[in-house]
Amino acid sequence: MFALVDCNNFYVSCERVFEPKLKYSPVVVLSNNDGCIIARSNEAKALGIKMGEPAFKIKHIIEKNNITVFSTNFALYGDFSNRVMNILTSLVSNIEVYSIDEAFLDCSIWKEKYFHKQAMYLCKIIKKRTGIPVSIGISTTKTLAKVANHIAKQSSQLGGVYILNDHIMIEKMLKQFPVEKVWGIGRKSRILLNYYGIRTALQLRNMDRKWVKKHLTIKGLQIVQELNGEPCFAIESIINPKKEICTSRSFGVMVTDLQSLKESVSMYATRCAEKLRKQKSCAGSVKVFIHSNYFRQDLPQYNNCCTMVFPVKTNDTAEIIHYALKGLKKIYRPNYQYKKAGVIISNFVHQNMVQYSLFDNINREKSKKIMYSIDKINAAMGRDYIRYGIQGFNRSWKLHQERLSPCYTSRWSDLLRVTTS
DNA sequence: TCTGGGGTCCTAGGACCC
DNA sequence: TCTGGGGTCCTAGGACCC
Repeated sequence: MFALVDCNNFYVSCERVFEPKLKYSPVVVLSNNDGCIIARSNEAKALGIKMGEPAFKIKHIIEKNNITVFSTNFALYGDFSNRVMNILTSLVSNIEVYSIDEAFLDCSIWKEKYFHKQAMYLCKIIKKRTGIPVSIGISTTKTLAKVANHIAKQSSQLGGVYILNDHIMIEKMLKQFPVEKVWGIGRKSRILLNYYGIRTALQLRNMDRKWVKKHLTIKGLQIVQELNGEPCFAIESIINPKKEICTSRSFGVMVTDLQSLKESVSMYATRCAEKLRKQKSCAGSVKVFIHSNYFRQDLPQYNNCCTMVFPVKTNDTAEIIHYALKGLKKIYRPNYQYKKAGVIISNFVHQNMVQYSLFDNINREKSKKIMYSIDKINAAMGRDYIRYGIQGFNRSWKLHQERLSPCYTSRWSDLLRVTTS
């Protein structure tokens, strides 16, 4: 049996912990650059605000309904996520942290008659210790646990928990469940399935498996099997190292000059290198990309990318910046208004498994020591306390964050003060 | 005026081998 | 006139997730 624990409207719930007066009022959280809606409270959903909608397009709805708007505050959400996951880890032996706000639990060791009680207890304790409301769905496969979780969220009478383990109930629920809400069925698959008259999860479950494999690949077949109660996906409790790391941002303003692009690309390369060292890997190549604003079809468009291969796999910030900038120089064209740039590193090996080169003239031992020192100093003093000059100090291109809440739980100066009179 | 960011997996097709 | 067969590896791009 699998349980899926999912935090309700997670980012909004994090903001509400420190603004309890917003508990019953509409709240949304925006993406980076204050661009799109990425989280909505139930009240905001009820007002018809869609996920991913550009904020400027619904400005009138926001103003009319007095909706509270927050810029994204990942320091806060990341910290709350850790708190929730730590509670689950302390209470359940086999857990897979699936995303920032979701975890799968192996609950096969629970006695079936206690499923409901155990799940209710988890909801209660997480709410009590963090202030975050969660929903739990339980079933025989991960895909069905996802369905159960959706059901748990839909009805407030369920108290946040729904167990789907009876054949008749499974059939009944899948019949009401739109096929596009099934885990792994996205936009394209929905269009295809709808074309063939398949609209519910039950119809998908009963499809001919050869047909599914042909049209929806092995992934689709696994979904069908999981809907039939045949587990294809296990709990993956070991955190695998990442296979690629990407840092990219849209600019707050349009950027034309090479210097600003250099600064931003260097900064993204620095972030990538930090994450890379954290997982003790070295990368084999770096890809840099830039593009103009494709929403502005009135302006000339340009987008391009370039991959540079390192002579020896590395996690040295300076070296990664060097090759990223080399790539940038190759693809940069003047007279375009750039909206976004990014850096992706890939082809990782463990840092102790790097194949050196006879013709390498970089002192790798020295570089390792420098990186170690920089990471240590920045961890103690704050990000970019030590930085490369090319990253710049001006950052005219940086993103908009006009409605950022304080980092209540991760910055000393932002701690709440309580006074008594 | 204004439109996010970071991942994984799968497949088709090209390049190459004998 | 007539142009094979079987395999591996790599990569770009698509689809999907949160």
